[in-house]
Amino acid sequence: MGRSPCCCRDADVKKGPWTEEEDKTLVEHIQKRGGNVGSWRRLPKAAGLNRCGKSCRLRWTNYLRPDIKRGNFTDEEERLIITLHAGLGNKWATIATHLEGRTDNEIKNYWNTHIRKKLLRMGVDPVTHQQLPPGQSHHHLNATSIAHHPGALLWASAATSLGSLDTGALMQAQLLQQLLQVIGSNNGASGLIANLAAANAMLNSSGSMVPNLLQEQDQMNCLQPGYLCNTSNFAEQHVPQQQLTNDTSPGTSSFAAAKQADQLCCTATSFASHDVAPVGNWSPAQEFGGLLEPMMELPDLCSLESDSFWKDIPEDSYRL
DNA sequence: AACCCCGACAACCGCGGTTCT
DNA sequence: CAGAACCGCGGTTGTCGGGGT
Repeated sequence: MGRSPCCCRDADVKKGPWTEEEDKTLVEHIQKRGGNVGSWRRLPKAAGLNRCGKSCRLRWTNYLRPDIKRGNFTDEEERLIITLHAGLGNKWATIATHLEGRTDNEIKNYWNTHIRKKLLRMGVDPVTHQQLPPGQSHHHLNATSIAHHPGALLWASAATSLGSLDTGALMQAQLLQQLLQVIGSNNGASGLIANLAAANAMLNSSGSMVPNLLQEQDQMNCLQPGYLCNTSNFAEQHVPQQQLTNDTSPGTSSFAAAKQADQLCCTATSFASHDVAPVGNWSPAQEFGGLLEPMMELPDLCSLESDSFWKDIPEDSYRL
């Protein structure tokens, strides 16, 4: 694989901002050729421009192209960028293909100057879209669980998009997500039972409406969340206490999951009293994480700027 | 009025990948 | 098949304008 010497190294090739005259020359030249540039390398000479081909290409693709949409990004575009970035990372060119009339450079700039900062203010890592560790976070939400786990921001966005949820409902959504991760991280049936009991306790204590949302998602069918949420007092009815205690002893595969389930219960309880304590570190379970992902309907995602969810977060939560 | 700081965005630079010879 | 030529991408820098002091 070779690499050509860059014509931009030529001492007499102009750099810096383009003038109107140069823009006009470039546009006319390309239009004269019916929009077919051919070789960018040869274009400057053919067009009579004292610029390097690369500079011409950039000027055309990022600014002069007739199909470029100018102006501010809409809320919908912003949502789309965030969602795509969560899945694609810094693949600006790929992201740009999903936003008509926007260039990769424009999106990249918008990300770095607007979205990235917003996410940081909310304590969300703009690279991983995960909650920043304490100390690196720019805020101290009392509802720590909102953004304590992988995909938390998107989850919150998705939840908000499904209705006018308050932050409490979003915290419940997060708790449920955690529960799913706990269940998914454990292969033992007895651990699952323990976690189901925990789920029941959690849902009872929070009076969650989240399961109703989940029931509508086809992707969740295999998990049958309705079973979780509609069965009252699951532990008492279905789980022999002895089995729970026997199978969740320290050292067993179920123990860690049971412990996490316990933490969930604690969180759910304190949650009900609006005093949410951070819970432990969770290992994301790919299977259930995958189940949750399809919930996001892109056009409905909330805006970081204008949606009520972000406004609902107490202002002092952002302060350092 | 002058200076400084900062945000926004255009433009540059270097590299990797693909195509051409 | 190797190397040159070229394109496109992503990170970074430069420039400019507005606001604050």
